[in-house]
Amino acid sequence: MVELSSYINEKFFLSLHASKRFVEIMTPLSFHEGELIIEKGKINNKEYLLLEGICRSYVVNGQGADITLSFFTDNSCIPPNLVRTKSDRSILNIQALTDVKLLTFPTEKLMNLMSTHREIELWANAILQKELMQKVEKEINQISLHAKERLIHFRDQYPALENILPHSYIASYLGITNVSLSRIRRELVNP
Amino acid sequence: MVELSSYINEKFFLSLHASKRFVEIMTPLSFHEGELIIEKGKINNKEYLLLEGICRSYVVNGQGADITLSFFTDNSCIPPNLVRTKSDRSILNIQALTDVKLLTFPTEKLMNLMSTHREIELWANAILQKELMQKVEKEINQISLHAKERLIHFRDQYPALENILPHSYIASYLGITNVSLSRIRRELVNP
DNA sequence: GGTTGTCATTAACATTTGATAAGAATAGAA
DNA sequence: TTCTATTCTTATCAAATGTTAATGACAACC
Repeated sequence: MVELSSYINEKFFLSLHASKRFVEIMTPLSFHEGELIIEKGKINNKEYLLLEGICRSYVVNGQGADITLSFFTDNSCIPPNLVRTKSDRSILNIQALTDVKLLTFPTEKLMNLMSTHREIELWANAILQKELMQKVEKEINQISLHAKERLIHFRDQYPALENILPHSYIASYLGITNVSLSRIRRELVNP
Repeated sequence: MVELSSYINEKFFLSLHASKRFVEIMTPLSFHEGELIIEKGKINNKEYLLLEGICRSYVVNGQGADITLSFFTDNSCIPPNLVRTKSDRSILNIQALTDVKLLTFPTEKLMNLMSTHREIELWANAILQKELMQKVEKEINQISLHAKERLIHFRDQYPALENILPHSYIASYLGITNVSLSRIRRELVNP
């Protein structure tokens, strides 16, 4: 338990004191590659910290196409319950893309910690803001950059992913087809 | 004052009791067409309800192009401070596109109301969720629909705007050029 | 009424991206 | 290993969208 709190302290930018409060409410959780962590439409009232592995959020659109909205890597927070649920039900799927290790805790217990610990309140709000900033930034990129530039930006943001993940996930994240992705990759190698 | 609270009660889906609490902290505010309500980079710690008129949020991208992110119409909430600021500074511009009337109140006072009135807490969270849902929905549309379908969807969502606003705002919102928008408009009239 | 400026439309051409299908490459299973 | 299945790449052609520039529409102003 002592180890875990110092791990959280280090990786999630919380004081040791706050980290210990977190450890008291958390449960470890793991999934295998390909498994669904959160399923669209299902009740969910938990928060998640991703310790190891890679995940993605995705939805299935009207044409039945699977569209990746975000990727999540080591030592990051899965988006807060508040931003991925409506009436307590998930509005998207979150899937393990590798074997993953998580920590989970009830949203309600986080709320309690937030109301009693100013640091935790600020921390949680900062996560929410970061989430939103990323959405705004992606929206701007999607609107104002060409696919090639979006791929360059993606490589910047997630240097490891392109060589690990199925390209179909990356293509839908970038808003292009697999074929276009392949074409752009070639152009970037051999301009 | 009595009028205002019953107006809020009716238009913003709050109980009369909660509306009265709001009226106590609110200040009326108005802008003329074209004026900036919120300026990127400036300190902002207020919330806004839009009573009359139309606004948009926008940013200027790396190439100097003005990109509209969202439109806001009568009796809706400007996105919460939390989602449009970083370190208390606005991350985007909000502009009046017509003469507008607003109500404004300090974010801190909203926080106080949220912690003492469960109804207001739920109300504020619902607004945040709606904001996020719209972003997710727009992202999915942007990725998986063609420009023509996006325009149809836009007309559905904002029936009045196309005939009132400069098309450059609408085009950048849809992620296309003015010329493409004009082309698509013709195709929809004369298929 | 004419002038000016702004914005929308149209045209012509270039570029990007999509759709489809056919070949490599790769990893697993028999 | 060989076979199979999946995924990535490549090629070809079509469709969508961008770029640039010219034209048209319209309102504001003199």
